[in-house]
Amino acid sequence: MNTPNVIPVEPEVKVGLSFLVSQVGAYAANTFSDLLRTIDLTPQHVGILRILASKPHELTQTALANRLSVLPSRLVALLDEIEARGLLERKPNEEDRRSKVLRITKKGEKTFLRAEMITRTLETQLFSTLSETERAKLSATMKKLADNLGLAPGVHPAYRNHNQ
Amino acid sequence: MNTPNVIPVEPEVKVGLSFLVSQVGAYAANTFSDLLRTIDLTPQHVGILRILASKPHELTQTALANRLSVLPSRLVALLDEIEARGLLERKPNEEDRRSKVLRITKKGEKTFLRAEMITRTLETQLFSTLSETERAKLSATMKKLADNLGLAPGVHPAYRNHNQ
DNA sequence: TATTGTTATACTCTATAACTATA
DNA sequence: TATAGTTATAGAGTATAACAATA
Repeated sequence: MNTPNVIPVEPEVKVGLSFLVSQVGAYAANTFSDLLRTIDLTPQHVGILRILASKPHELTQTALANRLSVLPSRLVALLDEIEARGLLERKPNEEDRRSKVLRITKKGEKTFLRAEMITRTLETQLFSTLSETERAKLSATMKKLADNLGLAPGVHPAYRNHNQ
Repeated sequence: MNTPNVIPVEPEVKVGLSFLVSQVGAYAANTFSDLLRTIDLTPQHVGILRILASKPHELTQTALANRLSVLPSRLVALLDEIEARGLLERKPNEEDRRSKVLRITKKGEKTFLRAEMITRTLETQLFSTLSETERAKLSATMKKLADNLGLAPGVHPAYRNHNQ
């Protein structure tokens, strides 16, 4: 070893694979959140729009709350914010007048498309250093993991409340 | 299509690779947090112990705060909790009596080893469905990504405060 | 009585700013 | 004057519990 000890020791920290995935995943989530700020949305908003933009297109608040494992009271605030921007509407439910049917608006669909463009920007930033086969392999592995762990498509664990 | 429409439509949600990584990563972080509760620690505590257990073994609070990109005031609370359990000590610094030198205790090293065992339990839970080559390939890819994105080893983005 | 959506409140976590003791 | 660590306070985000309307 010929390095003079004036130079600070390079930190030697060993971490496992789960840490690496969590670290990169959290970085991706943070960056996505930063990028979304330009269109005044949060990842949670986009997650809701994503579900409303996919089939089935209509569902009640309770159904959505169950799907996301989010508390109904928490969902109210999220929906208020999205509805205030005119991105979704709460329609009265003819069959059960207690409940409301959620539906994404035209403006909501447009905004969701912008969010998807931002997602593609993010993917470029994150994965451009991977080869095409590397990227495809990673994608397949992550899908397999998400599936085996029982993670529902489009449902981020960040929604989940801490008592279940 | 011969599925009767009485059966609920299977949701069709498409997500990108960054979402998948973030989703699995968040799930891993949540599970790790749950497992750590059995030894009364949080992932943040373990992250600090991991750095103190690795070389260099001694550093000041400011140095640690910079390393983790955590606010000094926030670090104080974290260190208080760890020190109260006797896992680290704040030694007076002879060279500068304003600062304190952090050092992990014997008990802290033992506790950190238990945390590492929990990490291995977690890795088994998460990745047992992958083949050995698949797992090695994933590990290499994630290391490459973390490196290219400039993520410091052992420094989880969850530490980072929101104003930088 | 039970459920849907809502509101009000409490709690936890984090950021900001003021403070002390040293330099 | 500036810096290291600390404490006090404020703010954001989330969970709990009570509520009105409807079933």
